[in-house]
Amino acid sequence: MSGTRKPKTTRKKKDPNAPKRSLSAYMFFANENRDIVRSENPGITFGGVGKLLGEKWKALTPDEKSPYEQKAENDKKRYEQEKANYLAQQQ
DNA sequence: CAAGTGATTGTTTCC
DNA sequence: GGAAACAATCACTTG
Repeated sequence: MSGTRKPKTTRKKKDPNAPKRSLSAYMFFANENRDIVRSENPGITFGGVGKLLGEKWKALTPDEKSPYEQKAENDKKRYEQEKANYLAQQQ
């Protein structure tokens, strides 16, 4: 119970260049599951796919997430240079 | 120095 | 085009 939603509290407004952030492991996993889950569940709707996706995501194991987490790591670095370049020009 | 806090990321389906 | 479930994140903010 720390920061689940985003009701609002502190934190600056937004960066001038706003390098945004990186994707999450779920984003990479979802990229592969969207076509697979939906392919195995033809007819299922957002109510099922959306929830079903999350359940399966953890249904696997940290080992299955591994490939996705790996991509997340690479993407994180992507953001790292974004921020670096953003901070450089910002100065 | 430490903790947490928000902001964001992408998918799906739906009107 | 945006909304909500689903999850991770994790770099920045602040005291």
